[in-house]
Amino acid sequence: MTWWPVWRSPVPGSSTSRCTMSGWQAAAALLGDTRLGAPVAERPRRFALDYSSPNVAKEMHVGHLRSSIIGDAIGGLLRFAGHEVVPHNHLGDWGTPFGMLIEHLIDEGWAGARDPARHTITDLNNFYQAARQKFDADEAFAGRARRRVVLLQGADERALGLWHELVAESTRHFEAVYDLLGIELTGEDIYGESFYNPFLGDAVDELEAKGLTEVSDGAVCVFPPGFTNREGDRLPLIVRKRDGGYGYAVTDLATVRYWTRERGCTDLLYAVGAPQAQHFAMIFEASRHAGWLGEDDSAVHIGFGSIVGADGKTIRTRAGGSVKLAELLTEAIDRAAAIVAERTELDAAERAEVARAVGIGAVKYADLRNDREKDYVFDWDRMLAMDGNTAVYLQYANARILSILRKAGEVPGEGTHVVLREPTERALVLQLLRWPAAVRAVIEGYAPHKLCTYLYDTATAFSAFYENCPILAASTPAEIRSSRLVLAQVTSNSLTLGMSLLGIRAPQRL
RNA sequence: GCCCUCGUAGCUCAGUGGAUAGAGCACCGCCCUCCGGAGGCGGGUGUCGCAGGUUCGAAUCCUGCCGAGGGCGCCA
Repeated sequence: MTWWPVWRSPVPGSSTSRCTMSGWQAAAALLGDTRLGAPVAERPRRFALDYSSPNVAKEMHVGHLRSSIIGDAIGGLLRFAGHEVVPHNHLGDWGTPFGMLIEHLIDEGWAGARDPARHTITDLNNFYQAARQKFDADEAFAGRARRRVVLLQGADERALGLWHELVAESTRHFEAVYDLLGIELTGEDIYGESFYNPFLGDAVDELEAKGLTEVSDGAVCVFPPGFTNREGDRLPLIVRKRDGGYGYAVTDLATVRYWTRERGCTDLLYAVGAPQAQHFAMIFEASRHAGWLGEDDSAVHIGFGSIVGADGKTIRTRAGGSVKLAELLTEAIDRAAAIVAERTELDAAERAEVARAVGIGAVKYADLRNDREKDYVFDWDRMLAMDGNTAVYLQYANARILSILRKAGEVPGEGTHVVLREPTERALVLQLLRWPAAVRAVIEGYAPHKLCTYLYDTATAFSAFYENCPILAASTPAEIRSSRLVLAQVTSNSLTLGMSLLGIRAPQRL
């Protein structure tokens, strides 16, 4: 591995002479390395990764898009780095909303009406909104709903039966959306709020035994130090409400306890929107005090901003409702299909598959290319543009490279001598050698957008090379030709691997 | 009221202490008989929200202010 020190060099450009000397070896070695020089973690850790987390009895909407995309990408990156990742989908399948839904169901006289056709997710979506309005407007109903939650949490048979129907129907819907979106979550990854129900009592007991709780206004609370409200009073995590029900805070505390203690995870990640930053800071602080997060454990809230429209406000349908995820993804694929049809060498059958890769890739890349902490502007034309920093650009660039390799009629071999004569050849190789550093930075900051920047820079570097260095031209000597084919192959490998780590497919042809 | 995040070119965004602050899009001119145009070159882009401070050096760190969004006890 004589080229090791080259790509380990921390200052790009400072090792030009060394690079010139060993550059051909470096490039040739990349050809046979499926990791493109990136090391495997010396001390692998076990990550519990909370992402997506839709709500039962509601259709998935744009609000779940970022968590699903970002969480999936980070999971892929961590696995690539050699870590173990246990994804868990924290379904909103428990708590006050279900008291409300079940109570409304009973009010409407639907309880016990076992007609599966009736309980489609669309119906439940509307049903949820009706129940919500009643809950907000009718004090008596709200009270009954809260009591119904307690019954549900106490395993009341009638309540549980209705609840199971809601969960089963919802899960089918989630899996259909995940399949469309192409993310790795399955039914096995579901650890909804209800899953932690059996642990809540123990968690509260443990907090009390450690003297971390106080009773305030009838509620059992934990007051992690350093958090205050508008009056300067300490902020509570309510673990048991005045009515005896458990607060949502204790569920999050129980997840920390479960994943570190029962599953031996060393790192807890939560891909959840930025507004919950303070909540998680409090949960983590309290968990440290409770001893559920040890010295060597980490817990990180991977926060992200909102998806906004051109007006800077959260995107909504014309009617003012939230945009359904299934409809948004279908539109992405339709738009991609129209773009692919303009310039393609594929038949109709192949196009459908490519349209999916392009459409879904566009949505994912648009989300991942910006610093996740910030809001980003959702714009169909921009995310599906053939020029600029988009998924289609990378996919097309890759398809073109593969086209050249097919046309070449020869497969670059590992022992091929790589000649770096032209400045653009050297620049491309330097860029390819930066892969390990790029991956490291992406993982350290849980910052997928840095990988997007890297991939775009790689495509740009190839473009400059391609412009100045003919590969298949008759005037290109055989030795130079095979050398340049190596660079083309490694570039394609890099783009393909990078996109796959982001959850984006790289079709062979467009 | 307190706290958090954000404010960089006309637009979308990189850049979080080191050189004249960078891309893409959009605009203008020129060039390329090009492996599937993912084109190339030039033009100009900037009070890095404002004002102080720390530093040899600040878009980056600190303080205050302005603006946008969000959070602040029984919703998750």
